[in-house]
Amino acid sequence: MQELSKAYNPKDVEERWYRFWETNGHFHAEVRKGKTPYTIVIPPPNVTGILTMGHVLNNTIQDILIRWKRMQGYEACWIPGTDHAGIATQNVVEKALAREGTNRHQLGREKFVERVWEWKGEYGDTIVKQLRKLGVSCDWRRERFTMDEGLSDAVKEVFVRMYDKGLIYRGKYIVNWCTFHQTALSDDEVEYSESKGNLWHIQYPIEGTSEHAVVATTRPETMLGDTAIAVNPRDERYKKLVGKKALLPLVGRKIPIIADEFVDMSFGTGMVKVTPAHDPNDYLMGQRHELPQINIFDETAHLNESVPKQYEGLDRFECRKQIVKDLEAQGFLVKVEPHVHNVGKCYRCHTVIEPYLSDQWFVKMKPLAAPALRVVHEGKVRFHPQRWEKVYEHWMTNIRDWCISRQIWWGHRIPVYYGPDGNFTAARNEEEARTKLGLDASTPLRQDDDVLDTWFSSWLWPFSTLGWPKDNEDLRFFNPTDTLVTGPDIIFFWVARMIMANLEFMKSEPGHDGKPRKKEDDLVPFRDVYFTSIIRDAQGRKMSKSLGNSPDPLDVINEYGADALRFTTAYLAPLGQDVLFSSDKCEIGRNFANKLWNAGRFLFMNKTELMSQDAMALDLAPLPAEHLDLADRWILSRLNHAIKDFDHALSEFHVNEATKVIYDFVWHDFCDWYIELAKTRFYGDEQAEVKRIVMTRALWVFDRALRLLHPVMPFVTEELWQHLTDRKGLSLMRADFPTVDEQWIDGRTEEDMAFVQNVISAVRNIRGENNIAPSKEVAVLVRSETPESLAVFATYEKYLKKLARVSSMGTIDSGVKPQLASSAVVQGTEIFVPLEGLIDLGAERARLEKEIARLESAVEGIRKKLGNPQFVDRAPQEVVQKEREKMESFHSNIDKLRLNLEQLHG
RNA sequence: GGACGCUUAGCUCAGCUGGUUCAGAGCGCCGCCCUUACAAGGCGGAGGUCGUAGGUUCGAUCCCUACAGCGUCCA
Repeated sequence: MQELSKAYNPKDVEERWYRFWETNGHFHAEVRKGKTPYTIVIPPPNVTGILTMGHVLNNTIQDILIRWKRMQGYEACWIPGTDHAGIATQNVVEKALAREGTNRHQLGREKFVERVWEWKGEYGDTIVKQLRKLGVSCDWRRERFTMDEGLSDAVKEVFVRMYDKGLIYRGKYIVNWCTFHQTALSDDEVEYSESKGNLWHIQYPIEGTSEHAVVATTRPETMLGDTAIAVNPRDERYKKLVGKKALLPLVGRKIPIIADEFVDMSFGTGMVKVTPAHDPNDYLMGQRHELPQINIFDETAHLNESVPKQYEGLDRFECRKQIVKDLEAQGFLVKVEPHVHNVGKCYRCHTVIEPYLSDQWFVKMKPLAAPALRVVHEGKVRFHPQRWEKVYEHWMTNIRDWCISRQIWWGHRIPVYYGPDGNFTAARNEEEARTKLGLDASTPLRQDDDVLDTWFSSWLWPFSTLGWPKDNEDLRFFNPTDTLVTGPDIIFFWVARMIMANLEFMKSEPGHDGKPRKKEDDLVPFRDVYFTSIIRDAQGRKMSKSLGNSPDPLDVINEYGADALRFTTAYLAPLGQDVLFSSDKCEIGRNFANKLWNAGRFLFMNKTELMSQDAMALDLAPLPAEHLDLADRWILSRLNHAIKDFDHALSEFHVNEATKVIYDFVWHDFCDWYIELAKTRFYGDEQAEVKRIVMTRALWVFDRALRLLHPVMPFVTEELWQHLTDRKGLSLMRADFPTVDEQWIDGRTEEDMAFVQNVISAVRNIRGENNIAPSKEVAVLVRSETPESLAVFATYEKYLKKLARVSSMGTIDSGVKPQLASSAVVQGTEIFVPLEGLIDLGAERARLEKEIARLESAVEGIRKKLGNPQFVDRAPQEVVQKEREKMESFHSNIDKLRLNLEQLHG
């Protein structure tokens, strides 16, 4: 066994232990009938992705939970994987093609998809490799990809079943069209942002009158597709115009003036143009009034042949300019006013979305939403923080059908087959399609060109990763999973849909006991959802690529270590609040790892000193319970408090709190006090055998601390744990997690210890305020009416001597006045530090006066309370009693301090 | 326009569903120390009428209402 370095160096240990864990199968989970499963499915990162701080937060939390449960004896299974990210991935490969001077159309569909697979093979595991650096204990043998064969089978199965059930249909609808990707997007894939534009007021002549209809629009170019003008039926101004016809400027088409409730009388002039093919609201209005739909754009938003020749072929924005110019020239433009409105943009490329009329595939959401809403209401799926339930509820009750077709090539191709007659059906394969369509084997079939929205595979993730649609033991054992850790930004994209899918498709699957799942408790995909906070930079801005304000986690790991990054992230992440992160904050974690390291180093060094070589291989079980002194009993009490608090905090998903519990225990209880106190025994005159027992106990406590901390800081804890004694090939990650042993939690012990600590602090305070060099020892005299506190002094004199650097201790009787001594009162006991020649009288007086003032203000507060008859009457008796005791004790302290202040004249 | 969240020390934040000297931690700051685990450290110290105005209560940082500022989501 070698010496530990003076400072902890994460680079030396991280890779070594990660390999050890993985090669020994410690990450792997299996169906073990006697054990309770605890399962997490990873939110699959995009296969194109690289590790961000968001991933760090998310995966650190998952790893803390999974390691904790694994050590607690659960069959802990964390299923990793990646998402094929249709649009994003296609983008990456198309860019590469562009650099080669070609494009996907030249390549052809089949070749293009091959290229994407090649790309995936080469670069697709980047993020997965990066995750390993963070120390995550995923079961890599179970890694999945949403385009895997098995997962593709799940997608097909789901599509066909839903189609047959009437839950999937094809329809012409206004969709969100990205003109760059030339594909439809779901409502959620559109991001809205405020944009400065204009409101153009255009006048349309009204047939048979000299009047004009004036409409206001933000998109004048769409007038080429207008098929009506609409007013509100209650609008008195325009009642007489309804039923008349207007003449569309520049085009010459006659369009009707209609009345529709939808029209907002207060917007613009109260008259609106209606363009059914290019606006979702106009589309609905058009349906109500059976208006024609004139599509004026092609797929790239260039004007098509439905418009007058001079506009054909123009881009939509060029066309806008031209139209405005022409309207103005011909006197149709009434006015232009600046206008701020929300513009939808593609969440991938930020191209302005065009509402576009096209054939698309949709999922009927209403039937799926109802049960999914219920399980959340009934607490079968619990959200943390709970408030996200409201957001979920709002979305679920206003749910719209889900557009699932995408006009790209990378993804699950829609399993719909068309016969020569145009009939079509959904099928798992061509053979099935022919059967369903009643066609013979020789009839050619055409498969739908579109692919499915990427989320159509990820909503199946909690069961598709477990082998569904095949019934198997894994699926029965690990689904429902337990906890999902994800961001609230994908509550609709993903969380809600997974709940729907699991409820719908697990109905027909056997559960744990092999019997069909009946209760909704067994049909949910997970029981708890932890919504992570958003990581922001130090200025509170969202981390983004374009701002360049997102630190590369790998750089951070390099500089501070993975444990430091994990610890800091967990420590800074309160449930439900944003995290303001900058990499220098990782000093918290790095310093803590170093503190822990040095505590281990101290124990290790002294162990070597105290123990013969053959005793080095310690048996740390059970806890050595002989020769316990106050410090021992106290640290055991604190340890069990820490275990209890940690457990409680983490059960409630208060990760930051759980982290703080261990931090405080290790640093402030164990290092600041216990180790310092234990030194009095290691270096004192106790028997060698007693020293060995005390040492073993200190190691035992440290061993428990390492276990507690391991889920948060796996590397440094494993390294130290292996150093403490020969573990015979075992790993800390498979060791038992500490459990509370109530017998050690002892209030009396903590009170006694608090007294000792307060006395030590009082002496230190006197030393500090009087500028006494740490190297200089002082004498202490105590005076007390209670024999108990004097007894404590006698017993723990050595503590005081060591921790407050006291040379000698003595007691004095009341009535004796120590001269030129600095003094303090701790719980009724007076402490005097004779400081002949050293005392700064002014400073000392100020010290005492300050303390007196502090107590007096406390007394004043209590006096008010106790003087209020209603307080004495209505407050609980223990509270009143406590106040009285405080009052008495403060008074007595004040008296003593006053006396000492008076005597301070030398 | 609607929903939700936040506002506590110079900075970043805890405070777990009103009463333990409750007003805390880390960083930063000031003073003293390289005391044989740790200067990435030790000891001591200064700093806040808990956003504003009301209300409930014997008692409010905590519960309620309004307002202001900031933020997120939805329309």
